[in-house]
Amino acid sequence: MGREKKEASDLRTRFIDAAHAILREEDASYKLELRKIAQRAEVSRTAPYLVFGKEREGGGLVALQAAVAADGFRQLSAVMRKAGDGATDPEMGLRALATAYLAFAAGNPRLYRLMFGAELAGRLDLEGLGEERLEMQRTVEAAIKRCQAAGVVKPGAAPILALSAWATLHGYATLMLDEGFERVSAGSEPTELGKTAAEQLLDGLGPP
Amino acid sequence: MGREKKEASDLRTRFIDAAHAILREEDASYKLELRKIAQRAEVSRTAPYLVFGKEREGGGLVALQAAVAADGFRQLSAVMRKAGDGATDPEMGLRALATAYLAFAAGNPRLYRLMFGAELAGRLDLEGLGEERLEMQRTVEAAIKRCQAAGVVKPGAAPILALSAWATLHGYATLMLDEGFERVSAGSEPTELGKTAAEQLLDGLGPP
DNA sequence: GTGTCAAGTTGACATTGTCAACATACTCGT
DNA sequence: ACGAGTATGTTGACAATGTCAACTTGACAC
Repeated sequence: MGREKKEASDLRTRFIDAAHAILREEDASYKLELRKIAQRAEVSRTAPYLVFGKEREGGGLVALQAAVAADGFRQLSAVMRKAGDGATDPEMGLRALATAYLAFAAGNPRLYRLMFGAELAGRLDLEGLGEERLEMQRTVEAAIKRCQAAGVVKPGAAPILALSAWATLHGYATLMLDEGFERVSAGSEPTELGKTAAEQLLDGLGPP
Repeated sequence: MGREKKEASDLRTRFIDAAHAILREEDASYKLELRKIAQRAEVSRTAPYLVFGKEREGGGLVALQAAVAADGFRQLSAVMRKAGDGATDPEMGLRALATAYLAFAAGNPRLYRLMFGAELAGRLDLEGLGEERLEMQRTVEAAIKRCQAAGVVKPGAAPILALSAWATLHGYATLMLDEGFERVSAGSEPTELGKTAAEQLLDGLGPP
């Protein structure tokens, strides 16, 4: 029956929002399914192909997943930046950033897994995924640089140090998601875990 | 036609070996498929259910994947231990362990992703997966303890420090797998990357 | 009005995980 | 030796899913 009122939002954002909503439902399967997303977006099952192209052209479900993951990195960058900006000095900024990172992973476990999952391995070229991911790294890098300027982080190539910091954070996040908070931080809340990670992070980066 | 000669190896190891073989083929899909595994093991498609049980009882494909992942952790523990034992002093042992970890991830990318993938999230109870994973952590812990005894790693709760070390290694491995060596280590080989990671690791753990 | 294009839907198909029903070989009591 | 029972599979069938070609419908230019 052709067009219906799809109102203000265009299809693309509808799909991404629908996917996010599904990822937020805890009972759902760990898998992101094309048909479920389409249903949630109130369109027919194959509508995503109109937006993301056919699979044989690099589109299809994988492209949709990549778009969702890219949006996830965008969100993550945003919360990190926001947390860092709220801090009074660079060191606290880096701590806040670390906490925000882990809180994001803890608060959006399925999205976080998608962002680093096997489905998107080697597909950093899709839907701006690589760019958004790089942007996130740059956010970390900026915080590191501020700390270097303040003398609380050792000098050296900031991109490399940012990579290290990110690796530590990702490691903690993975552990947390796989085993639960309890076994990772020796007890208590995500905030506590964030502090532990930040401690570890600054221990590794701090000047002698 | 009932039985045929399945020779010395029993079904379970056949399935696991078949899965490993498939994971090693680079052209294959990132997904581990039940039917392909069965075909490779030269049995009918549903044979895995005999070994791993039905899905509604916690078995099925997920259990098979868990068994493969558990075997992966076992292999990883082995190579780490072997690398550590070959070293002359504790610090070199820890370095060798780090290098071995990253080499394993680089050499078995699809297996490594399975070991930490979303399919097995929250299924640490299956097929000894949790135990093998814990055993791997203990391997790291032992190396840390030796370093503490030698005074090259700061004192403190070894399990926590081992967790930190593991987090760093996993972060590096993930980065490496997702983006390729080049962008992670500023050039050259996996061995080089291992050294960088070990450096970072010891910087973070070393005594003041 | 009529032709043209864009946007979206339906039909159809191959693949996959899953399980119940069926078949075949081994084993053991007698 | 032999038949009942059990282990060890295999086929048949089904529902879901990703995918794409063919079809349908609405808007707009001329």
